[in-house]
Amino acid sequence: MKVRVRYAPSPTGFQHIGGVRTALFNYLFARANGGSFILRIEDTDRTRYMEEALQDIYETFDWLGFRWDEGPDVGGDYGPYFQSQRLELYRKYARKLVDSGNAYYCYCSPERLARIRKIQLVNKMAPGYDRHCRNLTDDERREYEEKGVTPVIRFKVPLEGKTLFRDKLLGEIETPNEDINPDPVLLKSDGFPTYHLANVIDDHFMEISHIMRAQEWIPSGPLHVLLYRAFGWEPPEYCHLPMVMGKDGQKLSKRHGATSLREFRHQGYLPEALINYIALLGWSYNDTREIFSLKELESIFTLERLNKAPAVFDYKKLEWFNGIYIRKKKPEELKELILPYLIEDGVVSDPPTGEEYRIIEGAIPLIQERMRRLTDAPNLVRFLFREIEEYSIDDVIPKKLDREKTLKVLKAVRELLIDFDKHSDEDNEMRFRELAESLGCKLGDVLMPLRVAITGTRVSPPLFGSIKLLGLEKSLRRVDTVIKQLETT
RNA sequence: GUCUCCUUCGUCUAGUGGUUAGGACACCGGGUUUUCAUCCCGGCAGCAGGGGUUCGACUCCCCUAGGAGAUGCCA
Repeated sequence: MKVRVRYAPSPTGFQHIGGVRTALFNYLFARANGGSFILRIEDTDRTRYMEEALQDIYETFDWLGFRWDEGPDVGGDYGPYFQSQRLELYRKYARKLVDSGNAYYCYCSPERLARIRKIQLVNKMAPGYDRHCRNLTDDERREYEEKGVTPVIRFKVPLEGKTLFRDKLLGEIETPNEDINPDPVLLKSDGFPTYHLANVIDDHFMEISHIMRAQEWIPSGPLHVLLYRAFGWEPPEYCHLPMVMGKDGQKLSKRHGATSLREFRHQGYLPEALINYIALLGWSYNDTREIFSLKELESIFTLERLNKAPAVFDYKKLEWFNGIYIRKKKPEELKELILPYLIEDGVVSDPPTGEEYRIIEGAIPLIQERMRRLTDAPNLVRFLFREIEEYSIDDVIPKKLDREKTLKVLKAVRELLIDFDKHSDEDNEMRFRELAESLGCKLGDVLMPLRVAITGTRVSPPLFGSIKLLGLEKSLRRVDTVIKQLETT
């Protein structure tokens, strides 16, 4: 059997971790088995539809770097891939179900539905449709029609018996039919199908071989199997993926932090890191290896290594992965990646001047291993482009020194600095080391006041490299500023 | 309420009857280092509980507890 899997998002919001993880597993499964990965847009809820959300689907996966073999934008032999363009199909098959006695017209108003629901809740009964219209007589039906009530079509869930479906991960799941959602709506009064109908029909006609979706869909599994049977079709294979949770064990949501891919992207995360981390949420390769490229995952992914239990999303670990991938970048690539952040922060002009480009390029090797996110860049290099607004004298003075001594150190340091450009880093280190010795203090205590003078903080990129990038003239001026401040305050 | 699924360090996980229960993140300590970071070394910490089955259970079965999801003219 040819493997054909799909990702079927509903364009009602931005692509989030959970959805992308589902998409990734489907994609990897297709690639690992020489199958096809299909994108289908489930835009049947026109009240929640967002044009932006549709664009977001394209942008997100383009950014992540995985493409579908069939979909609304690339075409394919099983289209159209927008459910809103397949309405006739759903209507036709909904009617077929009515004709075959597997579905019926329901004229109940939303108000009545809300009313019975309320009563059920008050009486601690299971909420659900009371099947009021299931056995309407022809006369009753005609009466509703004459009143102009537009009906919905509901599925006739068998009152007895049980339905069994097999899940690749979870095994057999058997459900008594009386526990299945009583007669769910298949076709809404606006003529659009509900998820259940459209999903089953499309998966059938698109010849989907495996349905991989989140475990929140398990309860509708039996219903879908019933639907396939009512149509006389063979259900595909099912595999319900473990869900992604927040720190508190609840379904991951905004209150846990970023959830949409566009947020992560804006916060300076790399697609490689996101993919790598997400792949390991509910799936593993072995007991040691955990760094994988998308390409590698494409060949090693297997359903057998899926985990059943839900996984908690760990922002810290994602950040760790991100640091790894930032360090793997070529300097040239990293430059392009951090540029937007430097511009956004106003650290450099838009577009950057040639001089700014030169400094950025020089700074990359200094900051690359210090970054965990692209957003770290502006803070790390700001001192190279902007004057230090304010010095903290506490920062200038090393713990073991006092103001007097620091002043003395800094003045001596300034003398050495004048010839800084004439020496190699090794020479300079030697010179400062000798100075430290002659002043009776440690190298660190000699360089710290200088570091703060140059960069404005005690934590900075390597000092010598920073001085070179900043230029000797500016460096000396900053040292002078600090010396003056030490003398006057 | 009802139904379903799940349960190994704080978190992600390896483990498929016999292991000192392994790795990673986080955290803590140490080393390298001009700060920080990187890198290296070390440490902390776990089989939810109770019954079985078995010579022997993290591994198999049952129960309990806990967690989650579903219960829509949303997907």
